[in-house]
This record gives sequence, C-alpha cells and structure tokens, in this order.
Amino acid sequence: MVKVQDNEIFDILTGRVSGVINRSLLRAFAAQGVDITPEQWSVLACLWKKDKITQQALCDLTRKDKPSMTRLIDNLERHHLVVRVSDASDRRINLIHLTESGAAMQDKTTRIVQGVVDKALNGITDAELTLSREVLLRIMKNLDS
Amino acid sequence: MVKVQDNEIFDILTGRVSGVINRSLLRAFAAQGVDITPEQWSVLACLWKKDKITQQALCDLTRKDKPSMTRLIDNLERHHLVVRVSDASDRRINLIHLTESGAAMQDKTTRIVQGVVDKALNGITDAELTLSREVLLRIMKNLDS
DNA sequence: TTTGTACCGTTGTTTAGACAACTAAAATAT
DNA sequence: ATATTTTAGTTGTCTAAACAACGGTACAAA
Repeated sequence: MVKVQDNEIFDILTGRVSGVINRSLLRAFAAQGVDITPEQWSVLACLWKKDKITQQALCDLTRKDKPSMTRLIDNLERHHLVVRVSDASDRRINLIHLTESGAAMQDKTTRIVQGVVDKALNGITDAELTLSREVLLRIMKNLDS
Repeated sequence: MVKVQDNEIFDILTGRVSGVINRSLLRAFAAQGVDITPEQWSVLACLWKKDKITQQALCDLTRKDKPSMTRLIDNLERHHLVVRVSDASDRRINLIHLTESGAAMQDKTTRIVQGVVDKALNGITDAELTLSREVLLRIMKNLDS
C-alpha cells in the first residue's frame, strides 16, 4: 500500500506539478508581454478551434464549472479578447465570439505555450509520456464517481 | 514533438488531475464532518511530524510562498487548530504550535486521506506508479530554472 | 556605531476554484 | 394552457495562489 505519510505521491498528485507548469506559463506570458493567464488561454484555445460557442460548451471543454467560466469570460471581455453575444433564438444562451485581438493572439501565445511544453517534456520519451498519461487518466477515472 | 494542440497532455499537466484529487479530498473531509481543506491538511501534516516550527519552514516543506502560508495559518488559527507563538530569542519568528484539537485531528483525517489515495491508485501497479512519479518529477525539474 | 543587507512575516490586489442560491428562458408534462 | 422541470448563466461567499510592496528584526561590514 502507498502510505500517505510517504508524502511524495500525495504532494505530486495534489498540484505540485500543475502548479509548476502554471507558474511557468504565467511567467512565460508575462515575459513576452502577453497579459493573459493560462486559464484564459485555455478558453481562447477552445475558441480558436471553434468560435461562437456557448459558455456551457466552454465549461464542458475546459471542465470548469459555470461560475468559473462566467468570471473567466468576464475577464476576457475586460481585456477585449471576446464578447458575449446573446442568441436570438434562445435567449438563455450567450455565444462567445472572439474579437479581432482575441483571434490575433493565437500564433504568438501558442508558440509560447509550446515552448513551455517542450521544455517540460525535455528528455522524456514517448513511451514514458504515454504510460504516465495513461496512469493519470486512470487515477482521474478512479476518483470521479 | 508533442503538440500543444493535441490538448490532452496540456490538460493533464495543467491541473485536471490535481483538481480531481483536491475535490475528492474536500468532499471526503466534508462528508466526514471535518471542516478543513486539503491545503490546511498538508500544513497540519507537517506539524504532526514536527511541531513548533517556523512559518518559513512550513513554506519550504509545503512549497508554498510566504503570503499563502500567512493566510493558511490565519485560517488554521481561526479554526483553533494551531497558534502562533512568537520566539523570544528572535522576534522575527513565529513558531507554529498545534493545539489539542489540531493534534487530535491526525488519526481521523489521515484515514480519510488514505482512503482517497487508495481509491485513486486502485489498480495501478507499483512499477507504473514509480515510473509516472519519476516522469512528473523530471517535468518539474525541467521547469524550475 | 552606523550602515547596509538579509531574513521573517504581513498586507494589498488580482485571478481562480468550490459550492449554494438565484433569475430567466425554454422544454416537457399534465 | 398551465404547471413543472430542465437548462443557461449570474452572484455571493470562502479558500487559495501569484506577485509586489512593506515593516520589523537580526546580523555583518565599514
């Protein structure tokens, strides 16, 4: 049995790795003069694939809850990267539209993120990565029920 | 090369796993009537190993920064689980002491956390876990510089 | 001894996640 | 046609992380 007291696993699973990555991304953006957070980037990344989708769709894609998405979009709107457009045929719905500046950020920011990912995965083989990913997905599955 | 656009890796590294675990822990505590967060638990876990240490030591052990620790300890004090005792010989220092209630939480909460960890790691072999951990540590090392 | 420097902890501000409670609109049931 | 339920999104409250700036205290150098 893996004992909780041998703290390392617990530490790793409980956000150490993602924290490091998140910080790296945040700093990489800042260093390049991009005023955006990794979370905001993940929302934009969805919209670059498919624009004009609902907030709920963005929740599903990013696995964030609705209040989080509301506030993320508040922030993205404040930065003029997206706009909420309420749907005429179903007035419950906001369709989130990329603005020009929002669309324009894709190339530069994706390069930045790619740089961090490359650095993170340096020296790690495909086989190692595949197995780790598979283990992590299994852990998530074990817990969501 | 692992492309950022194949979103899965990015998603995994960027907190989805730790998010799931964190939520699981939070709910497990709540379900057992324990009014505590996983972060607070991680601080208490340090103190159960070695009581009466400085805030800075707790920062190092938990890899949190000083403001985060200040506020975590604020919350723990509010719950009467620890107290700050300022050191007589060096008045910059607060030594964090477990209270009786703080000490008393060890067994129950550790069992709860152990339960979540067991569930998370169900069906994962030692070899798989060892390799994944090693990969994740390598990723962290790649990034902290 | 005074000055500089390093260290410990706090406060302020912004972003974000979790959860509950809520409004409004649409869809379904009766 | 009205009542109920489901869905979309917002707001409020708490916890927490990141970063900058700050006040005290200790210690070392000049």
